[in-house]
Amino acid sequence: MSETCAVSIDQRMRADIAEAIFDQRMAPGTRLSEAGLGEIYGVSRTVVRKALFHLAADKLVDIRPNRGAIVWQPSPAEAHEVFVARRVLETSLLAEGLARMTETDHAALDRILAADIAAHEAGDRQAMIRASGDFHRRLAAPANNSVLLAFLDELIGRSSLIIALYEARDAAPCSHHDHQALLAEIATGDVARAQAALAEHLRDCQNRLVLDAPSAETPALADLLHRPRRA
Amino acid sequence: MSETCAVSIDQRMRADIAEAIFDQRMAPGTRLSEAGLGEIYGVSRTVVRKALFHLAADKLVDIRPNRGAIVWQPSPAEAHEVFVARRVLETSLLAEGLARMTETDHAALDRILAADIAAHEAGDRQAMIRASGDFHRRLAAPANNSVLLAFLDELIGRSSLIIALYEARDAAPCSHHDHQALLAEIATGDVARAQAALAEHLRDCQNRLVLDAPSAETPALADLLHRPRRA
DNA sequence: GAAGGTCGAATTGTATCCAATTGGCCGAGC
DNA sequence: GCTCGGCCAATTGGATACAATTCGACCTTC
Repeated sequence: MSETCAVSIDQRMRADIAEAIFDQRMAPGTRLSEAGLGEIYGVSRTVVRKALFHLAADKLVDIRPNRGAIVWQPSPAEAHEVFVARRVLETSLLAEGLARMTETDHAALDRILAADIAAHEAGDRQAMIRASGDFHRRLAAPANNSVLLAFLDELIGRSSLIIALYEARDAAPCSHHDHQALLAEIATGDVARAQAALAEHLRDCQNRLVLDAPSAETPALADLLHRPRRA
Repeated sequence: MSETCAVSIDQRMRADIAEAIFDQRMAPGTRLSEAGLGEIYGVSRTVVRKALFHLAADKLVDIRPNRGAIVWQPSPAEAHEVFVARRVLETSLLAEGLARMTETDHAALDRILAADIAAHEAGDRQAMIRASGDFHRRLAAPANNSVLLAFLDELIGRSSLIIALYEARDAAPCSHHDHQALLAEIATGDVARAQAALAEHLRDCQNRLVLDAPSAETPALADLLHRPRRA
């Protein structure tokens, strides 16, 4: 009843939490107590747990047995791996899909780019992150493989979290200039050059991260691990 | 506390069900009733649901709202996509990892190959599927990216299900001769040739599937959907 | 004063209970 | 004879109740 749209309440919770994470309202490490969330949404812990479990499957939250769920805190090493994974996956998808691109694809990419630019001008960080994600998703769509696309989707979500954690607050999550240049390369139809441009863009995104700032405990741990046995 | 090993009961359930699927004891489409499984394992539906939800995240079971969980029935199109995804992912991982391979890696691959051959000789289908999965997993390990490795892991699981569904019962899931030849190519260190051999091997696996047998209901369903009812 | 242990509040894990949905069965009506 | 309609068993979805675990605070002890 209550005709709460077509989406179930747990889907709404998942979307809300994900959005809050991407928008930096929820910092990594934030505790997500079952009772608290249930209170907010007016549902029992059962459905909260379902939502949290789903978010955990997407690697956006970390469920620690008997110790509750927190927003995922990727280590610098994990952040690195995610971006390497994106480079590998996206360049492959681009190679698969480039030849198959139609006018519709180009138009869609142009449209997303325009939205990206608009978000930049408006300084709307959340819209920028969303537009950037959409751009990369759309770029991979012509490869026409929903399995790989789902993987990319997960990686984009994790990237958003990583960017929210490690990137300077005022920096742009993804340069739309890069996207623009990339579209130019794509228009030429040269696979190798387009791949190179995409890889370079992702490397830039990665390099913009500051992997030493985060919180208080990770650096200390890393220090210990980097110290070879000689104390 | 029942010292039930270190693994929780729901992990055991997941492993059992996955094994049963891969070993063709549970055919795709088999209903997995919550009460039934809870009875078998002596736990409440709560933990059964957790296990089923996890299996659904791995795409091994399909949870249909209000209608229960069944073993995933990939359509021919989905099966195709999974194998394309594997080709893309594994060749990329091989390119990333080939230069980094050590003696330990080669030894591990040889060991798995030996187990694979032994399983073939013994006619142990389950061991063959497991050995084949291990081989591909180990092949990807040197790339040293746990994110992509996790994706591959999921794809291997789904492949096992697909093979169980679509492959002739007496056929081998993966030719160990291919694996052997692939190792030879890898030993030369030629990335392009190793990639080609791997891609060819995966294409062979895919071609061995018979994608027309289990077509009892899908076409009929599609027909119905195209016809507005009540004329 | 510091270290260690114990107790207690808070939170998660599991079981059980009730409501809602599904799908089939049977009977009424055309 | 066939179809449409409403009941009924079975199963899932969600809420609540209870048990188990964690973590912090306080107290004791050296």
